Amino acid sequence: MSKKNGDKGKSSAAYSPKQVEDRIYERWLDRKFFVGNPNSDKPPYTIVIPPPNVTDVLHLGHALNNTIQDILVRKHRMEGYESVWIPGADHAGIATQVIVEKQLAKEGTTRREMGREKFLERTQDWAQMNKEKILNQLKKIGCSCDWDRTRFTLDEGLSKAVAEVFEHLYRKKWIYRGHRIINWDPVSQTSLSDDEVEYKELQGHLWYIKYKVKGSDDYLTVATTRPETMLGDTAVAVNPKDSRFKKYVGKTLILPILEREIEVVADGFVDPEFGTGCVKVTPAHDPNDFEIGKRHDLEEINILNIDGTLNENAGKFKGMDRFDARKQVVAELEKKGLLAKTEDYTHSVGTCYRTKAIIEPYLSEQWFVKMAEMAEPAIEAVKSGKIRFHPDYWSKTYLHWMENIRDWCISRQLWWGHRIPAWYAEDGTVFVSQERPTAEECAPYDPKSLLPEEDVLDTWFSSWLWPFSTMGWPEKTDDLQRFYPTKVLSTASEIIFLWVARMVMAGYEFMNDAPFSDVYIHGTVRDANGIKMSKSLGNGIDPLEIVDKYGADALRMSLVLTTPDGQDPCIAKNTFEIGRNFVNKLYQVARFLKLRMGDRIPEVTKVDESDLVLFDRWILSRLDRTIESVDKSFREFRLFAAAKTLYSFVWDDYCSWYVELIKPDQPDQEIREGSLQVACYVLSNIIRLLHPFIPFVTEQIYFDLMDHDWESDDTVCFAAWPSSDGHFKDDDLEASLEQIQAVVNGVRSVRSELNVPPGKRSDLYVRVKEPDFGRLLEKNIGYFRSLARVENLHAGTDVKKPALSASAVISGAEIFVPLEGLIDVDVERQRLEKELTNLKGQLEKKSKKLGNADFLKNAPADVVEKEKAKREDFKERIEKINKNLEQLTGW
RNA sequence: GGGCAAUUAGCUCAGCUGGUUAGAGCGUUCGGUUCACAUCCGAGAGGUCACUGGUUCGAGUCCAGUAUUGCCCA
Repeated sequence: MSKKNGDKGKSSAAYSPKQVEDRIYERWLDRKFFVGNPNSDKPPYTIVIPPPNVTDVLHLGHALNNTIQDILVRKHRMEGYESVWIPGADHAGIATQVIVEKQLAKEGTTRREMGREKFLERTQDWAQMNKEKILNQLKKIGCSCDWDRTRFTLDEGLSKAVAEVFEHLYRKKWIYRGHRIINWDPVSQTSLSDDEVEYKELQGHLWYIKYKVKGSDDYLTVATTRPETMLGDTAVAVNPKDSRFKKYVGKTLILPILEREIEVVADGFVDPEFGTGCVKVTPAHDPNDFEIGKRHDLEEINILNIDGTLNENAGKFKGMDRFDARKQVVAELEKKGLLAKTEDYTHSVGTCYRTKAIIEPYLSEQWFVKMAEMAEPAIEAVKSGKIRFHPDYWSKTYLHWMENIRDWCISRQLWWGHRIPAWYAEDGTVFVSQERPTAEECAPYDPKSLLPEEDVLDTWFSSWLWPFSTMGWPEKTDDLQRFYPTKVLSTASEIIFLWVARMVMAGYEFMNDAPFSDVYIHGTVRDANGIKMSKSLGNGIDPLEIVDKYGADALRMSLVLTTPDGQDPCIAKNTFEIGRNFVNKLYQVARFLKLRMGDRIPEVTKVDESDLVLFDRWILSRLDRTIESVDKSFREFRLFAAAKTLYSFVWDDYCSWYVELIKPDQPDQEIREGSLQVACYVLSNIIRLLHPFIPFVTEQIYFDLMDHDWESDDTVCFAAWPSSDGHFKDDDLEASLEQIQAVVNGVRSVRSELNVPPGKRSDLYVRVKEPDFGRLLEKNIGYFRSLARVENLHAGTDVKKPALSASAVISGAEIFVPLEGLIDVDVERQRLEKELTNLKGQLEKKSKKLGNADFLKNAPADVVEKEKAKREDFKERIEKINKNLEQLTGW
């Protein structure tokens, strides 16, 4: 066998992902392996990507999310499905607009100065650039997306879908316009839906303000966390049953500072126990107050401008920022002696999930979607099990939200997004239409006089259509016919409401079917200290840096191996070594086989059973079991478990035992032909089982070390997923092997603890209980001789303990290693005594258990038998160790 | 305040329908130039399975309560 020169150094032996990954990915693209064919005979398997937000480059969370999808898609592709994974990005209305506006501010201009059209052009360019960047990142981590089907939420087709849906729901009267309290973000200057508001616990104060009763010296005291809103108060409310305040109901109060007259009203909403029992009512700036205001026909006074400064209704505070105004109002109240007291107070404050600005409840005219009816089939889908969450407990969160659903505010005061297809006549009459209405449609108004709606739609109003709008809906396309519904949606829990829940509703409303059958919810990526990774904290890790340093396979395998199902992975700096080491291990064992073959590793698809030894059958049995276990894990969406199973099968069973066992005792000897074919067969299975997890190295081994032609259309991407008929599964055989392993481990342990030089071989005496086991050892000594560093083996029921030998007792056998001159009596005694104590403890437990009459009476017979056998085993072993200890004293 | 989850070795976690000598990876200690791999090999140390009760012949595993932590909703 000839070896190429120049790669003998240690470092060159290591697998180097950098040199191969790009090349492999390009070949995949060239051959269009990932492009779905709607006319294929294969059953479809579709996933749509949760479109990443264009403002963000990918972080580790995305890497995890997309690795999961890729694993599922690749596995099914190998199983013979027409796998289609539709990639894309969403336009992220608020976030994108805010970023571009910041850029403009730096340049000394604004979007209004620029004008709508130019601003959109500019934003489009920026978004386009980022989108490319993101999609390239997905390629870098090996995602097998169907790039021909890449979509963007603002694409023409998807925009058409949005308009169509808007019209449809408007006609159904499920979209309406309303004058409501909404969440206002003064930074991005738009409304938000309830689900886009994040609540944060903040340290604040509770200010107690005295309101004078007109024509009396009495005061009513109210408590508030937002004192500046008192400028918009139009009443004070008390509970009608509260005897303390009954006499004030209907009376007039003098609003401090502004000296406006307001009324005391009785309303059941007020909790007499909370605060002072009196509540200030600001209908224009608090959702509860708004309701109270409606009930009592109160005036609604808006005191805020859209940028969060106070308007003319705030008197002398006009023009001041809301937080400055707060300080000034408090100071003035104090000066006037109308501030009863101030308390420290922790309360939760709404913030925008994109800009992080503090949200103001704000009264305005917005578009809403009525949700109750649409929720019904979505609830049923999960209750009936048509849609399953993994882990299942998320279905409770989903159902709770769905069953308490509120109407969805969908209009946004932005420019970047889908413009609402509505037109207004001068008197406010609304026409919903994608194009400017014709004279006929808007009679008696003049079409030219109609003004288009300025606002755009919530980004999620396009995302919720993603599972079918990406396939061309509302057109009746082949893709839609073939690939809808999708199979799995993979995401983190944060967007169950924002996205998952709404997609289900849209699926039923517009496609009459659930958009997917399984929702895989994975954890949120945290750092080594368990802190959520985020840009602002600077504790994030850039996946591309990891790819650069360790390779994409290492990134993927490490992520899966550190992400327990449904739990948050904690990622430390060295986390990615796990994957890198594993990938290298796999490559090395393949390289070993290649070296031994002298040529490329043949693709062995069937094992010739005429030439198998014990260990061959054993690894085949382990392989069967592994395939079964991996399949089960996939069925249960337990990728972590599947990855762990494969990890230990490859490293422990295959590399550490099987390959070591079949290695000949002497380097110049050949490996048995039969074992070699099994080794190749198992490797071929391993390559396929691991391909979804680590696609690059498996493909690299396939072409570089195995017998496949890179120039052909061959690929592991379409290699058959291994299946197991259980043919090789053999419990007895595995048990026998475990016994042999116990002997090897026993010898290793003895040698190590007695500091026998590793290079020194010694004889091995094994006194067995069953003659069969002795024969098994004798027969197979050739295989495990070097693992246990054995010179000559003596095994049998009547083997005598040689003088000056160390001993170990295992179940069913005693092991003696003669060590003249090497054995330290004290060390040996300590070893044996330690083991003795251990066994005595075990024995005591068993004896106690078997001494219990109830146990003997109630436990199943086989359990009792098993326990008895164990007790006997412990007894025997203790006896033997005792004997060995006695013999020691003679030395 | 309501809901959901978690609590097993120094760290991150397995442990499926109750019967194991409670496992793995990382870290740690000791020993290794064994012909694929030091991104490696071998051996060791390390756990009253958060607490309290209950069910049971038997509980890390099932039930109830308590505590702590995290997430979601109000």
